[in-house]
Amino acid sequence: MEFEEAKHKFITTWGSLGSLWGINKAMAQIHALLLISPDPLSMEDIMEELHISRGNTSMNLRQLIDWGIVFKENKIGERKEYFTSEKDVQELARQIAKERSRRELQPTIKVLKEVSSIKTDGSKKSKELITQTKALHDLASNLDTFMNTIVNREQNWMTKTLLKLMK
Amino acid sequence: MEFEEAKHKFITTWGSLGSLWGINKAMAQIHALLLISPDPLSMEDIMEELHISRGNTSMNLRQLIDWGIVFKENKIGERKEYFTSEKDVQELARQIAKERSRRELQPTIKVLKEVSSIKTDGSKKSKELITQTKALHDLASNLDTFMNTIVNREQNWMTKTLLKLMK
DNA sequence: CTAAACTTTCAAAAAAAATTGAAATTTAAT
DNA sequence: ATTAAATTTCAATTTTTTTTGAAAGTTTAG
Repeated sequence: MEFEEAKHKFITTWGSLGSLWGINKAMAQIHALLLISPDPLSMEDIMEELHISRGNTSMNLRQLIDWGIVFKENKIGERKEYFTSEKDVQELARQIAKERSRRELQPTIKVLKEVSSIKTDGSKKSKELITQTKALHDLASNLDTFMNTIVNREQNWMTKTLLKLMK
Repeated sequence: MEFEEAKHKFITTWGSLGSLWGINKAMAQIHALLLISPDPLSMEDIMEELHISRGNTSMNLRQLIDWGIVFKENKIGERKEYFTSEKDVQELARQIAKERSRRELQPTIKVLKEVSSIKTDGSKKSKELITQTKALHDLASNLDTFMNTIVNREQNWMTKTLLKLMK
């Protein structure tokens, strides 16, 4: 496999992985492209490389910036904006963990808390609802705390810990 | 909040969480419903409760069974099939971790391996591609091993470990 | 201030995914 | 072997999501 083919394969794989995770294809592909670009890219560059429209590029770049994994850059003497991605994959993983906790896990935990806190009417059904949502609440809370722990530790802690656990 | 409202809230929350994770709404809602039902439900029960069609119910039940988190049950003297979900949330989490590893992580790791193994033509671009995909490969491999470790440990190991890590 | 370069917005179009429902198939009882 | 109950399949439809592209908006240079 030579360079162009490998690049294409990486971008499309990352793109379809993205859609499996609730991130749209264009967003994932833009991210993949920036991740392997040694230099910052302009909107034009991205549109051309991925064959997507200006509007699409603009919107998805904004989302990537919101996620905290893509950054704007300005070249001196140039009006155009350039974009780079977070290149350190550890930092990337932390950032994604942090955002997913905030956007998904925490709201879910809140609902589980509410639902599991109803008072039972004594029926089998309501007992089961309470038991199960309480168990999910505990699991989700543990996971969330775990993810936040990872996020706030120093660089490399994650890899070291994972490796230790796997022995 | 009383029972019916809580139940509804739980089912719809679980449903939209599902779609955020690449699992369709109906599938996630069926799972939620079974998770809190003290007794097995028939296809009719599910259709009625969630207002979805027979075909939809049938297809999504099959997928849940493929994931290993819903089971068929037969009541003696009855022709109809009944369904239950895995009730132990720890076991549920393991099963989901196992399937996601198999369906998503492992194929991705394979591609990352291929892509990061091309030989460089010496250009900055190809060096960057190799560096970054290799780093992702390592990260994904660690994560995969970690998930498989969890899956193969005894009951409760996961919670204990997570708690220990968070101290 | 004006014009050119560039970016954002958003209604409309296209594409993708989920859902329906009825026909086909399977299953099991008589 | 026939029938009836139940389940599965899948083409057609509906719904949701993504993408486009042109108009509106912004920014900077002269």
